[in-house]
Amino acid sequence: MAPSLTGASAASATRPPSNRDLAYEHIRGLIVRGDEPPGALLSENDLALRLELSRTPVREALLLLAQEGLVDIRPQRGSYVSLIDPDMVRQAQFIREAIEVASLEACIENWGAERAAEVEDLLDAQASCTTREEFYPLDEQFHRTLLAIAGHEFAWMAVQSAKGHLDRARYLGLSGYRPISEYAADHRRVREAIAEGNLEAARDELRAHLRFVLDDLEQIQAARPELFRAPAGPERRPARPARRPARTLDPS
Amino acid sequence: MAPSLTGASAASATRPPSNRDLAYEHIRGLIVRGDEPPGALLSENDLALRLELSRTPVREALLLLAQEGLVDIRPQRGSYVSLIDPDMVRQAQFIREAIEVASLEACIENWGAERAAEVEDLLDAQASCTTREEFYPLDEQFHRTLLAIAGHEFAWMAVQSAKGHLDRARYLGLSGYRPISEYAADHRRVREAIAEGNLEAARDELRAHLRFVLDDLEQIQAARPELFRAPAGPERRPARPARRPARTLDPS
DNA sequence: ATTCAATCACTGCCATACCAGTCCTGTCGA
DNA sequence: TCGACAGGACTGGTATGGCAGTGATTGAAT
Repeated sequence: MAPSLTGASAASATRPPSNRDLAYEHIRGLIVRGDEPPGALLSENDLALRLELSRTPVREALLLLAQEGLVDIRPQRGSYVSLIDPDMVRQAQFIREAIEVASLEACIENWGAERAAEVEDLLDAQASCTTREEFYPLDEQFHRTLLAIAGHEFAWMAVQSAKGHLDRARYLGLSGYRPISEYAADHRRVREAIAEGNLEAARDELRAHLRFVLDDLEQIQAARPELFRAPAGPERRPARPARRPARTLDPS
Repeated sequence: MAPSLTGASAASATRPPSNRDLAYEHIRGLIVRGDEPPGALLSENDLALRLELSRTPVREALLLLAQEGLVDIRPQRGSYVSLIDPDMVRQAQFIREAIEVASLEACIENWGAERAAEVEDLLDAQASCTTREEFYPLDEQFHRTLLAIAGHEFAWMAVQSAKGHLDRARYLGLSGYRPISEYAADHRRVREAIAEGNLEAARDELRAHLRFVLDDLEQIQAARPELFRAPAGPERRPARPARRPARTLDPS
């Protein structure tokens, strides 16, 4: 969700966010939350009208999202919410697993009472979650906190960009396949293994936990194949409703 | 070096690269090769004149480079080649190591005669290198090939963005601390361990190899501290030569 | 000599106009 | 009835001008 991926957390004080940042946040939200599903057209002109900006900041936001892999810009044709690429999701999963598992060693070394309390609060909050919309941000924060404890907070940003596809798929699978209570239980087991200093166990637990997410993903793909990029088929034109939905140009 | 990080390798056929892509490639080359050292000013206007383009594609290229962390855009002040952040370099190193080491398992599984020959050619080419400028592209290709064999080619792109700082630092350290012949020898040992199916040995060799790069980096930082971001000190204005170096505006 | 405010050259940000490419659509001819 | 074709409504790509913020220079007042 950061405006710039590596740029030092952007709004470092008095400077208000630029229109480009606003457009970026807005559009990214639309995509990740699934308001604009994979394959949807994101017209520069249309977005500029809706956000009451000129095309320039919108265009630049789309460019950044394209670099993240969330938008597919086809010159002279249109910019589309990118279809979820199962292969890329698996890669993102692989990257995430590699980084998080590798950070466990340092995480155990740096484990202390203060950090433990922080994690404990997170786990408690997770236990009281009922919906996935509540749970996902906390899930994200849990994993991020583990990385921070390991001293690899920067790595989170690298994971995040690859994770775009993954998050999106998870939001789209809101119906839920594996109940969130089990994910929360996974987290607790990981924490215990870390607290005990049992590297092997922590690795196994974390790996299993992350793999379950991938299983969910396969179920989502089976249920809603139209959101995923076809493995080989050409599949032109992702079936938009119509070209001119409204000539009235009502901004809202 | 890819125009877009995740976008399907850009020039997929007939479409010529856009001016934005050209600007991106050009400027990125300037930065990574060290032609424009960390801290140097990259003016939109100046670059547009030199590249004989309008400011728009140049601006967009700078925006992408900023997201990669290679350029530091300070609104109303200027765009600068970002200083090398030692902490970020270490993170990049960690990410790279985590991913490459984790991919060794699949790499060993998929190892075959054809791939082996490809790697062998690379190793031979590396053995005949004398300069680092020759060696670095081959080094990159070696690591990338290993990932490809493991079926994790996508992960390379994720590594790449984090690797920007690292590459840059390596190019800046052209004088060389550890001779390239030893890096080539490292590669050969990694390949042998993989060919033997010895996962443990491959891991150890690769890890050691990657860590040596980091050692080099520390030497570079000690030798040229002005290229690195200070750990805490404010350090305004990275000591530019002058504000108006040439009013003649000679494009070349 | 020192202080401080006006000036000015420069920055990146944004708005706008125009361009060429793409694709739909409606028409005309076989 | 069907296919080729021309027109037009879109697309993103590019060029350009004006804006406000920033910081160094400058010159008058102290």
